[in-house]
Amino acid sequence: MNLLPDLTPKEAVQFQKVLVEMIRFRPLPPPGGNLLIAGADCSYEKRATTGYAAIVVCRWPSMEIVDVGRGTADIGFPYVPGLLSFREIPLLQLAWESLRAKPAFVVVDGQGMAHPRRMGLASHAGLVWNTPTIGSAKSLLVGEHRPLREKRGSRAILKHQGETIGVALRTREGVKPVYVSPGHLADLKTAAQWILRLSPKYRIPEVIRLAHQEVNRLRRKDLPAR
DNA sequence: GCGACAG
DNA sequence: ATCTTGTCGC
Repeated sequence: MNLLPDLTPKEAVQFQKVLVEMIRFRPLPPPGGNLLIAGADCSYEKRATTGYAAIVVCRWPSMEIVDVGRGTADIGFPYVPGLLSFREIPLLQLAWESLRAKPAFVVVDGQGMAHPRRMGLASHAGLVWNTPTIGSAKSLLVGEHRPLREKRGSRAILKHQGETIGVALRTREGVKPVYVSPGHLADLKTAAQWILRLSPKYRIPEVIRLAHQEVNRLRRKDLPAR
């Protein structure tokens, strides 16, 4: 079936309720050496109609960049909180198709199940790619959590309507936490473990930082270098 | 009706 | 997400 049909915002909400039934949770691969992991991110220009996406594939644990997929297209959907996937997946899909090396899992800049209908960008992307995904967001869409300790590695369960939907994770001492939630073919425990080990120095997971740099490099047209 | 609201 | 300079702190 078509996992990303052209829909109006109202239809998209209903469609998410169908998609969420297809989500499966399971442990991510263990950190044992030599697997490929990726980060995905999008970027736009002030008030232009064009969007950009980049997916960076790295070898773990060396973090050497193995491949970079890029995509550019006209924006076909507005930004509506809760419907981000309909705006960004078309861009990310182009980047995904241009990859030669497919990763064991992808860290997506946004929510996974920490979403009003448990169908955030990472969840939807995981279904489209039939690949494990982790949602790593810089701010909250829904849910509440207790305060965190200042130390790196501190965490607090994220709950929404009585359900555990993710975790607020402090990846760097004294800095705002990131919000981690399972996408598709992942689970909360292993997702949080991976995000912490992928953020040894900065708040944002390294693969996301790399994707962020690459997508902005693409948008500014200064591709080469790396 | 009011406030919240990933990127 | 984007715009935007300097500046405080390790």
